[in-house]
Amino acid sequence: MDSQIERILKHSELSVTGGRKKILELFLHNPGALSHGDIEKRAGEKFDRVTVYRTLQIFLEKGIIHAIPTADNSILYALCKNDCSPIGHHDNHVHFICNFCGKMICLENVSIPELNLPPEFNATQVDVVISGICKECK
Amino acid sequence: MDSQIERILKHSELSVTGGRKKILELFLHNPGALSHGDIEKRAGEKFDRVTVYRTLQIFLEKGIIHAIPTADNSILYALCKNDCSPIGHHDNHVHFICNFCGKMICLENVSIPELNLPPEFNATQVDVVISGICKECK
DNA sequence: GTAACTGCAAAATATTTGCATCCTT
DNA sequence: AAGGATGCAAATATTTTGCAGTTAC
Repeated sequence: MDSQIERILKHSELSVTGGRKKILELFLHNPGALSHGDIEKRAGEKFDRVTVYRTLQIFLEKGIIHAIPTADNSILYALCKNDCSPIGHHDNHVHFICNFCGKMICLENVSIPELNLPPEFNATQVDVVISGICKECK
Repeated sequence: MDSQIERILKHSELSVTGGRKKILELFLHNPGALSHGDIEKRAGEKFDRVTVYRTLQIFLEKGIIHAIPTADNSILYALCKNDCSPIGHHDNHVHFICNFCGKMICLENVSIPELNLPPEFNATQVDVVISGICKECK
């Protein structure tokens, strides 16, 4: 049941605790991305704001989740699908944010095209964030 | 001299005031983008935090500047080059952020390629932010 | 003169830190 | 038992709001 959750945590050399399991579960059960506020709300009254900060922080460092910058300046977090590592994220799909309902959707099947970067720049990460109206809100 | 500055402000139907001229001047004299903090620092001791917030806010609304979301969650602001409007921004170039020195550079000549969005999504804005190491920091 | 802009004070929010306690290993 | 994780309190930092005084048109 939660063996997947425990596996992820252990793989990142983190202790398996209630808070971490709960937050990780939220991510696993959510197709899109979550903000700090979402997590506090949906986790019930169970735990502290500070724990959420620290948990997100360490998940980021371990490469379990990644942060998605949005145009309206809220930060969203989403699970890394595969070979992210503490060294760097390789999250090569496009993120779509609906201006109306605020939902974030990972468009797994829209991949990021090659960009003609000048050779003097060394890219380690490419983020593509599209804003617009999703199909539900049209 | 500052006729360009005044022209921009008048074009957006804003009163020409000292603070607005100063902030706009900062943007015009800066190749990259500025954070809220940058602006407070570089503007001298002259004016209030609150004025900076409000000025950035109204510049955003009028389409004089646009906000660039960054992976580390600071917001940067940069001048809109041409036909941005209060309706929507059309900032079709790529932003590069150096992880080392923190500088933001607009890559005007790298344009954003067409993306194969599913038809049910309606994109109004596409942001591409690349993180990496710039040539000075290599 | 009027409407809009600014500065100041204060409120509301958000984030970080220290420390004592509790839980995982 | 030891080290790490959590909760609480408090310190900081950030953003928003109200209002009175000032400035642009």
